[in-house]
Amino acid sequence: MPPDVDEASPQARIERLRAELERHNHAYYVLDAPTVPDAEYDRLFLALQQLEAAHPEHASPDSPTRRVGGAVASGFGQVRHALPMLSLQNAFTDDDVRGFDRRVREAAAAAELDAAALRYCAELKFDGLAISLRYEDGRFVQGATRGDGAVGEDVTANLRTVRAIPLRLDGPAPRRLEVRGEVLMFRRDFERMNDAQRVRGDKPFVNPRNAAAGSLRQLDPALTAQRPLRFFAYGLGEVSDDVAVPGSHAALLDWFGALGLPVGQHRCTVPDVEGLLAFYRDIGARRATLPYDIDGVVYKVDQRDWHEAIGFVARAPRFALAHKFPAEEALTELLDIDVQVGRTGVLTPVARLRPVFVGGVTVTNATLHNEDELARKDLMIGDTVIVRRAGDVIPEVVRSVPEARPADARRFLMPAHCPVCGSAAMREEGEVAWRCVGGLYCKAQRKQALLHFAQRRAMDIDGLGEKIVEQLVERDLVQTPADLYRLDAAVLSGLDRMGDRSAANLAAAIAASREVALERFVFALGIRHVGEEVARILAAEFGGLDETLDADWAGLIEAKAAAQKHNARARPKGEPLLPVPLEGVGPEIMRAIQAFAAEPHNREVIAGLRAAGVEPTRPARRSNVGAASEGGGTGHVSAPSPDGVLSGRIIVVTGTLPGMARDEAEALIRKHGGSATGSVSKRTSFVLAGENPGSKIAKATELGIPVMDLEQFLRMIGRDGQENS
DNA sequence: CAGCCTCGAGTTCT
DNA sequence: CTCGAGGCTG
Repeated sequence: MPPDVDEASPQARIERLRAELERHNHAYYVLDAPTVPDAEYDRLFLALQQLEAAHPEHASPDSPTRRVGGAVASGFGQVRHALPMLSLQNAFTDDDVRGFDRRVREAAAAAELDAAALRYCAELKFDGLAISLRYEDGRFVQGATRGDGAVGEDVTANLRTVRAIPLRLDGPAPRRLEVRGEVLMFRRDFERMNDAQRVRGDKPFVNPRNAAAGSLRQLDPALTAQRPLRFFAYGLGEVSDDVAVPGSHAALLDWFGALGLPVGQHRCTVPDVEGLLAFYRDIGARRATLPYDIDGVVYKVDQRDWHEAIGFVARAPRFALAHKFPAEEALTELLDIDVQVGRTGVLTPVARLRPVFVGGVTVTNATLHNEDELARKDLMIGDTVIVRRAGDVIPEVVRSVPEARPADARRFLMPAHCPVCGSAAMREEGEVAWRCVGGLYCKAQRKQALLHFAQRRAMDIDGLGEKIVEQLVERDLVQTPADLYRLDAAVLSGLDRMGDRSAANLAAAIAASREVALERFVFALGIRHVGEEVARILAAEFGGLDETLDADWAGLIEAKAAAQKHNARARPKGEPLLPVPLEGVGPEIMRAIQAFAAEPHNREVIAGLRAAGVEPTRPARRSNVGAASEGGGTGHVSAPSPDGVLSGRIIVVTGTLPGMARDEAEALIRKHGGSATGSVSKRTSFVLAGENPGSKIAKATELGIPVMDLEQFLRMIGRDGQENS
């Protein structure tokens, strides 16, 4: 008998060790019930590693040892999701949820489904990162982040190291299966990891969510392997039809569990909206006792075969809803109130807070808007205040806690003088804002004016940011926008944090901005009340800079008032309506332009810009009646291209459009004769929604205004992602 | 004059 | 995103 006869072959021992380690993984990460001490696990792991090293012919990509990470990726490839990863509609109030229930029932009834049989499955909304996992013949082959919903990043190598993700599925698995779920970190694991980070002198992460996101995006999978990531499955992507998939969402989750995928334990199936709200309240009360962070709960119509019929609103399914918990609030101390000076000289009080962790980030500043707001909130320096992250991002001081007010709390008074230049501060009758009267003498205003001039939607000078402007103004290198064009790379490279390369780039960007469309230039001037829209109206009306500034503004103000008065009163029949000049531009705005044009300093700046070679180009399409507008040039209202598909339509863009900037979309709307506005109202024709749309979707649904996604929109204007129409 | 509808301006943190 | 304020309508 050969000596190794009762000892299994290396291959068999490798297989046995792999199976045993996976079993322990499963027990620990999926069932949350460890079966062996950590030391024992490590011993088995080491044994397997040694065996595999000695017998490389038995290596396998789905061995547990591979979870420590393979080759370093040079970047992440892109993965197009076979089915898009959708975002959910958000709800914050009980009424939002009732509205959701009503719409679901209406849609179900419209699809001739028995609405009485409707059931909902409610589960947790994990606060982590959405990912998609592809399994082929039960083996994990690819994992990707959500990305923009259509295309994500390939993080397969990193996900292989996540032990809660089975590399092989149990039982009969479909040939192809895409599982959607969330990668996250448990709070206790997060704390432990952060302690270790601190010991090593590395920067700790701010919260479990950021830690999970950062870990998943490590280029070196070996680093990811050291991070205690978890995973929960909650949804289905593409699946081949060789295995029957359960017909209800609850059963789908059970099936995932049977395949060895971790699923959330807190869930229930209920028949009506009251059941959903009860679940929400129950979970809300137990939120702090859960081992991980959640930001709400999710409701889905349990009948999966109804989903298609109930349909979608834009990119969001109508059969599912994310019911979020209210913004987290925290107490902190109001250390001081500073005053910032804006471009127009407005003095804005800003709260300096004792750094406080709220809603996932550390908040140190918050705007207090204005004097009245301060008074309403009854704030005193030294007060304990309640801070909230409103609308998901912007921190807000909700109110003070007067009973905790210390004896030495100080009341804050708006300063009588500008904190930057010392000029007088004034509050105009009927306005809330205090303003520094220093104008461009004030360095703060000068800096802001330059930043405004350079911004993307104005002159689009890339690289001229806050840090650079700060230095240019402080060193008196630049007084007015015209001075920018006298800078050269040699001067620029003398600035802090400015190498030769960036200096050359900036110089080139400044030079390139000499050619600019008239409306951008008018906007860049920063005339009070003249934003992008008004600048566009002026450019279309006057066609040139001189025509705009030299127009007879006093006459226009009068003419407009007279025309409006004439048109408003009952006219004898037959008497025609008088044309109203400059629709959307009233007396206040006209006076502001008049004042700007009359100021010699402004004329000098413009002359300087021209001398430097800045010459705004006239609007390209200024209809073919050009010769008709001589002199003052009134009466001609720029008509949207009448043949445009969107002619006469008012469109609101919200959310992040996949693969298109918001500006681009708005330009596209205008190009096709529509107008793009910022708020949803009765007059809105439709809402173009992208990912993570805000409150505007809710408003649109409430008003019964159609919502469409980018694809539908592009099809509408006859551009299926291709150039030209 | 009141009640919309828009636009302009300011703002936080990663 | 939100608020303030200008423009327009009834």
